Amino acid sequence: MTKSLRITNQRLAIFDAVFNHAEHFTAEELLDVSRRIDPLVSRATVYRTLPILTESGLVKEIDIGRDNKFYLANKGQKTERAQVVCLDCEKIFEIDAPFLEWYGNTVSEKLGLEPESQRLQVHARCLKMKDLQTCENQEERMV
Amino acid sequence: MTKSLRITNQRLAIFDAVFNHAEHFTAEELLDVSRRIDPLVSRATVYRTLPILTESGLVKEIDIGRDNKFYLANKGQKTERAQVVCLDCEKIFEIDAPFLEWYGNTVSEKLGLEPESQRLQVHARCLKMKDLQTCENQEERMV
DNA sequence: CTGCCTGCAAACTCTTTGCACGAAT
DNA sequence: ATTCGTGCAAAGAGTTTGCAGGCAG
Repeated sequence: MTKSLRITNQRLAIFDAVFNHAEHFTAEELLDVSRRIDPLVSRATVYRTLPILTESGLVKEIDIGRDNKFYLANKGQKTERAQVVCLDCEKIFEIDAPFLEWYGNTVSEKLGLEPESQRLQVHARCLKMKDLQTCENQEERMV
Repeated sequence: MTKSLRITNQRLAIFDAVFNHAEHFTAEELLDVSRRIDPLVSRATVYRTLPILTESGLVKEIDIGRDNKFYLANKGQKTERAQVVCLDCEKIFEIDAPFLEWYGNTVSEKLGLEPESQRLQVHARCLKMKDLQTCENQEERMV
């Protein structure tokens, strides 16, 4: 018996918000953007919808060690990706990391474990930010 | 002008708890262990001491995407390390990752960023756990 | 004696959940 | 009709903080 997922205006608004968004976003930011599409979207619905989206693979959950989680629409990018997090402008860059899965397999198997996912993150400083107190990435954050 | 750090019984208890512990631990677990050494240690003091320890490099903060952060005493291991997190027994393994810093440098510089730290994590399944409903790592967690 | 450190409890942030209502199939 | 979805507000977990008192230097 298949569990049916209903198509509601709220969910459509959330889907739209997710896939028309180029950057990483938090649950709260997603709520804001969804509400611009349909003001009836509630915080609870966003939080209840995000697990559906991540479990179905439509959205990737990204934890960079902040308090809140970030999410990113999965638009068919390569699966082996790393994040570079700028400590100054807070921007998250996604980059290809070709050897990531191979590495995980190699190391985990030594321990007798079956690898399931790999995560690679680099925290870095923005030189421009340091010199000029600003950088071009800073304003790209979702409002 | 140097800010002086005072040596108190609470801090000594927390230091002892940290460095006599082989595994990763959470703030709450550290509180428990510290209280066995000195029952007067309070939760607030643990939470206020942890940043001091991490900023001075005595303790490494490890975020594996759980709700709570983990910590690990820095006993002079190599700095290039990765974590393998078992999704079944919850154990965290620390492994050497020789190329980690090189990787971070290469990639971040392409973006015009100055790398500061690298983090590599592999989430994996324990085959033993799957078959036997238990595994030898399970009981090693700090009580 | 002075300033740092402490415990307590309240506050805070992000997220989850119980409930009764409402809508989709 | 039945099941699933929703909003609201309260609850929850983990962590931080204001305050008054206490102790180290």
